[in-house]
Amino acid sequence: MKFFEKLENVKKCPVSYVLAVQDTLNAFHGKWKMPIIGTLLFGKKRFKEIEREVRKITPRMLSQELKDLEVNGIVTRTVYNTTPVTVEYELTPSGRELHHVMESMITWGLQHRQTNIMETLPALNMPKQSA
Amino acid sequence: MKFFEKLENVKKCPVSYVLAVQDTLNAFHGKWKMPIIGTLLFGKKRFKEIEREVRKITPRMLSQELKDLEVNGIVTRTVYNTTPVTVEYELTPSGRELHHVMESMITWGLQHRQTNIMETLPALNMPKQSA
DNA sequence: TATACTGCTATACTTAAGTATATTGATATA
DNA sequence: TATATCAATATACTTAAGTATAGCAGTATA
Repeated sequence: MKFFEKLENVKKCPVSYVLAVQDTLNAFHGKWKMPIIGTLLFGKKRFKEIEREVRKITPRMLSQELKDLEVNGIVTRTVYNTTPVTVEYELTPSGRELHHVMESMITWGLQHRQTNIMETLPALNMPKQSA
Repeated sequence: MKFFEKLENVKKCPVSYVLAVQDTLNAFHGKWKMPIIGTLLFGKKRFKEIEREVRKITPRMLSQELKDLEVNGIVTRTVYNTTPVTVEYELTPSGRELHHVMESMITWGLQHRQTNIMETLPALNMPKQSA
């Protein structure tokens, strides 16, 4: 992915890249997909487990978002014929790959906080000059 | 960033990582921030230039989003005393660093499309077995 | 004088996203 | 019988996000 090394050449930005970014943003779209994917990165879970782990989510939103993630090939849904019924949600291989995106987000977020703290409160981060 | 190598250890997920991801999502939040940042990655631009390059955006949204990006330390705003007035918007160093996140999104998006095409239409991607 | 440019802001509106609360059916437990 | 579990769905509602349209001040050109 060397594209952004030659940013000045606008014409080299292919439509497929724009679509790719849109797909990725879509995967995280809204308030709840990131925490749902986040919790599923630790392993497959049942509906109620996710509901408990993703604080404050309503079953309506969880149901809706899981459906969305399923049709987008990020999550699989498996029903087991138990009583009461067991439904397991698991990230697809592609879904698991999202951790790379998350990592780049963590890296940028941490970096950005550092920078902004330094800009806002430089004194706190500068070594004190002795008199 | 070796954290996700030990995903099973939930306790090791620090709050700072969650905040970092939220900050990053916030940087891209909404319909317009990504295209605005995208166009500014190619160099600093004036208000009307951005308005022309980011198709269908209204001045209201552009103004609002630029303000948002400015207070979040992603864009700088410089006013030149010309007639008519010139206002230049430029990514901060931190803003420019977002291209790493974009690249990871491009990578995932392209990969994900590939995977989904292969799952939906496997025949198209399988070498034909000769009779 | 009329028009155009710049970088916006104001007002009113529509659409999308999210919340609150109740309910379902099949089964198990107290 | 009453209550609880699971995995949801239904309905009504609120809030957030985005759109449409018009207008401003200052200057410059036709």
